[in-house]
Amino acid sequence: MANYLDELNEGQRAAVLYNDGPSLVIAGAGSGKTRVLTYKIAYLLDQGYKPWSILALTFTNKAAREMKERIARQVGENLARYLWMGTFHSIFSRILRAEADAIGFSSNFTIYDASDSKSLVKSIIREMGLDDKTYKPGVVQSRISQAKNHLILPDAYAASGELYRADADAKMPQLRDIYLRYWERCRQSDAMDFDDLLVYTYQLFKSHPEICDKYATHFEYVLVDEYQDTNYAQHCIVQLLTGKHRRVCVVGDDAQSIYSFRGANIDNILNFTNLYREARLFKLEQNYRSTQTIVKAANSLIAKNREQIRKEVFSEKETGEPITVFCAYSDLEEAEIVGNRIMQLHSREHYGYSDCAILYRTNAQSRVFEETLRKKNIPYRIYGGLSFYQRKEIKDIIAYFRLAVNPNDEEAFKRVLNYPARGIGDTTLNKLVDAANRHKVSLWTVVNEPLAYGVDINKGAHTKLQGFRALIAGFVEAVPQKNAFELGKEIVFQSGIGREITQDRSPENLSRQENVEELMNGIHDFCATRQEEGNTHWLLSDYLSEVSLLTDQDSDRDADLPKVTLMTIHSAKGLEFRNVFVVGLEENLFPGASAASSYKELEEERRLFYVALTRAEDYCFLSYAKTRFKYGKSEFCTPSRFLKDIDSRYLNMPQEEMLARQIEERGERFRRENTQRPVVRMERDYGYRERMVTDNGPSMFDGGEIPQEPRRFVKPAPPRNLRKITPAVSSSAGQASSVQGLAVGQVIEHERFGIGDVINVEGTGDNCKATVHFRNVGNKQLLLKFARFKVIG
DNA sequence: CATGGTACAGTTTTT
DNA sequence: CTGTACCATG
Repeated sequence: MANYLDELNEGQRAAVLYNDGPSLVIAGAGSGKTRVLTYKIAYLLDQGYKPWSILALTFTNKAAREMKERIARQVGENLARYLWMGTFHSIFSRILRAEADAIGFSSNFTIYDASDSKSLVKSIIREMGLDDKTYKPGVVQSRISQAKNHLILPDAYAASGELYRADADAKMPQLRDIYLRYWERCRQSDAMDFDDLLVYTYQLFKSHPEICDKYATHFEYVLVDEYQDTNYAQHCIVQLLTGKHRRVCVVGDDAQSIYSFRGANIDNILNFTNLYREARLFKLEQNYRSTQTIVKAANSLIAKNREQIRKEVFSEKETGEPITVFCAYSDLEEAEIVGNRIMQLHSREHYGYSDCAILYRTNAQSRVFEETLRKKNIPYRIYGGLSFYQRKEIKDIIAYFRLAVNPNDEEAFKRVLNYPARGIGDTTLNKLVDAANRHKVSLWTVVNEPLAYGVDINKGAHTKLQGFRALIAGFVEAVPQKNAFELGKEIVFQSGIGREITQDRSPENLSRQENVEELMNGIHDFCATRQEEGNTHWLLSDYLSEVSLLTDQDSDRDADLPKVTLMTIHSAKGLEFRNVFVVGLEENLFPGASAASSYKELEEERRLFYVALTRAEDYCFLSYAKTRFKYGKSEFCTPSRFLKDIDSRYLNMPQEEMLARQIEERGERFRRENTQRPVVRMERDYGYRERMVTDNGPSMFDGGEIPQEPRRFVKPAPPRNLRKITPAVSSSAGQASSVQGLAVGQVIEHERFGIGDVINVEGTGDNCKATVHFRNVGNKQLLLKFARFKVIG
């Protein structure tokens, strides 16, 4: 039966087989952690656990999706689809929506993203008449977030002398008042921020033992990935869920804990065995990813940290080349060297571009590399930066969606009250906010009966306000009646946003149109997919509850095209590349200026460097520059102290003597060639960074020809030509595929999912469902009645 | 109430 | 050098 167990080494197998009690798996970098998790779940299923009784928590949607796919390949989609697998936030929001009544929320509550909560904090600071130079919204927000991560609610916060003293020392004695107000405002708005999803889950379980019991009983086995990144709240919830049956397995690597600045608590993993005394500890120490040199170099680095679980990661791969360190005269030359080296790897050693990654500490560093790679005609892809969902036009539309689903959503309300301009300015808004605060109700409540709440406004403002009210009320009513796509389209046009961005043909507007179409395509896909799967949750509310927890990382378009990857080290965690360039190894950059002061932060930076090194399979290169442009002017830099933390046996350092001369020469050359800064100015990129448009499908803004010269090294547009914007849910099954007798083994081409193999068919007639494994997107269930595809083999 | 000017600050960020 | 935030003006 379980022949997959043969594919595991001894340690991995032991971790998979032990299921009688709590276990902690310390998984060194590249040691097959995901493999253990997936096989463990497969094994549990073999042992008779029902899929819905297994809960697996991850930190990213991507990780959850990938794991689910791997399990599906192992045990079949029919079992895998019932697993509870997802991020803490998505699983808990699901539970919270189901149990919303118990904590005084509606099941359609909004999820505030970081910028929503920041803006709410900001308005509260203003309303309280505090100075936002002293009370910096960002700082206040992070204090509140920290409190929540430690499950300290406003009452407890206010009662704590310790916290009060700390705040007073930071000249923010009123922080506790801000916290309380923030808390109440969220409740009035029927909204939760990311931290609240954890806090309220904890509160729900704590104050309703019977509900806690229900879930604790339901989840017979709980697994947690990346345990080193959990915060206190998450840790406590896991405890509540597993306290009784104690079948819990947490997997992580303390050496890769790099998110403590966001509340991740490394002690959770260090103390796990204290909390679960009978827990068994498994260590995975064989690295299957990197050469021996890279692994040893990384070990020698991390050994400089004091706080850690000792382990000896080893590799049995070839010795490999030493890690080469480049010293560049300037940041420009650094990019030049890296670019040349990538070209060499490509032409001389036949590595694909996608085998190379450039990793940096801060996003700001990406610019020079971008310019250089473009000049050299090397295709690249940048991750990070502002995400699709944070673009203004997208946020605006989503704000309308949010209001339609939850009109009490204050942040959404404020965002669109006067966008597009309808002559309702700050004066009116302030009066509304004032009244709402006085009566402790939402803005929406006030707008519905301005007079009853004593809003003192003139007739003109009143009329405009009622116009807005009616607009939103119409959307609210339509939510349960239309599918997300239809209503979404309606909202875009009726709100006036459609007109707003089709008004003129400025490049900004064209790019906005593209983005909006992208969004609408996404909603269309959402509806169509649900329809094909026979899932009737295709309302706007369903869409929103899914999309508010999505990030850009999740839309992995054209990941298949060969491009050099540029990203921060943080976002590289969990990934691997044949060749890795870690750049900008300079003091005050890596480690960053503020990290140098405390040893805890310095150790975290060192772990970050460890993560960077261990991403590499074959070659790892490090580089630093002697000068760097920062805030407009050139600054001198010294090499990072981390370079000395790596055992020099594994390094290929630039020769010091040579160095002086080379620097001289190169410096000369560079001064000559680049008397002025960037020769080629990047044309401003208004669009989504990775989206390279050549698609000329019909536009929802009938505007027609959108001039699109194919941009540099662009992908030749994915096979989207099939797509049309048509109502996703059609009343009849009319245009669905005519295929009746679809059989296992056939190959089909689906309109959106591409090519896939039919691996199962069940049901007959209208209820006939097929499971198809698509080569690009994994397994999908298709309701044949609706699915659009053709049989190709 | 919208627009354009100046002033100012500037890590990392799975959700 | 950026992007954003706030204030003065039409």
